[in-house]
Amino acid sequence: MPSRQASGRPPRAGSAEFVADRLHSAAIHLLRRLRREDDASGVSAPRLSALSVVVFGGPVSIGALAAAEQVRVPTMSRLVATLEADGFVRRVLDPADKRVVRIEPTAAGRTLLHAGRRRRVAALAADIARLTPGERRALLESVPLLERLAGR
Amino acid sequence: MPSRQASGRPPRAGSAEFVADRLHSAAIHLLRRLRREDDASGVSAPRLSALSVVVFGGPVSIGALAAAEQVRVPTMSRLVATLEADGFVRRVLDPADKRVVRIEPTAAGRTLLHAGRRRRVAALAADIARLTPGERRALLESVPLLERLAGR
DNA sequence: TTGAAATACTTAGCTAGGCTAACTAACATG
DNA sequence: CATGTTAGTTAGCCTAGCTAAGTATTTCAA
Repeated sequence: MPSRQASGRPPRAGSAEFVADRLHSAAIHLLRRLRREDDASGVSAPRLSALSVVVFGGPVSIGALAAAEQVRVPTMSRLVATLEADGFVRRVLDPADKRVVRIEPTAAGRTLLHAGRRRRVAALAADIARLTPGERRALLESVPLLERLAGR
Repeated sequence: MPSRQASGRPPRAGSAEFVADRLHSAAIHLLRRLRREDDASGVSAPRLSALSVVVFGGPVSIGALAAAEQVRVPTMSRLVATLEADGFVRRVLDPADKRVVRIEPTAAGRTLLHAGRRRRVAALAADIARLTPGERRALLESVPLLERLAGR
């Protein structure tokens, strides 16, 4: 919402600050919207996102997973614990270094990811499909930029 | 993370699904990054976002604020309570209808918003400033689309 | 004109998902 | 081999979502 102008010193319309501000706002609202879809489908964004790394990134340690997801190790440790409790991933002790735990997806995990992702982004995808081709192209172009800005 | 390809049926590169999926992922990571800036500056995203509505949108009811921020009324009621406790907003009973509470910013609230926003998006803005003009233009073009997709 | 329904908000209580601090186990090394 | 380092876990806290239930006010219809 901070698309309205401030008193004080409103950032100029094309400035990096202006873009940053609106981007920030848009990201907040986009995710709040997506969370509602999540809740309906039963898999939250953090869980799905972590599961995605496990499925596509092969067996991976807790630390690496935390780094990939930009959260602290204890946060990821607990997230993995819930995924394991629900049967979506498996903990395997690394034989070479018994401190490290390698996280692998189970069959149920793969299924959940593939099915769940479709469901989760379905509403968003439908809206995107409703954009004009030009708008869709503009959006597509911006995605790698967003990923870079997010620090990936 | 879900920029990698899946087995199963990977969405085609230009499809609405593909865009939706990556957008979702980018939004998650962008916000996690921003949250870290938040923490440093002491004002969380939800608080700052709500405060922004109050500052720019004039005195506003809890219900309207909740709608603007796409959260439920009790969630906003509590958020406002913390903002009030910290002296950033003021509750004023609507004289015409004593059920409704009008939320106004205090001077401290305005100051916090203007100063805090700069701080919060500063790192992001710096990165954006580092983009090429073409990239920045592409990003700017995408922002209204993101806002529409977020349901504003 | 009054009592039932609707509205605006608050309170209580739950959950997920962040964090730090403090612990354990395993490894590496001087 | 004792000491420090590294990987994870556990405990405990916080914010910010939610629903359900309660209060106060207003609206309106009989």
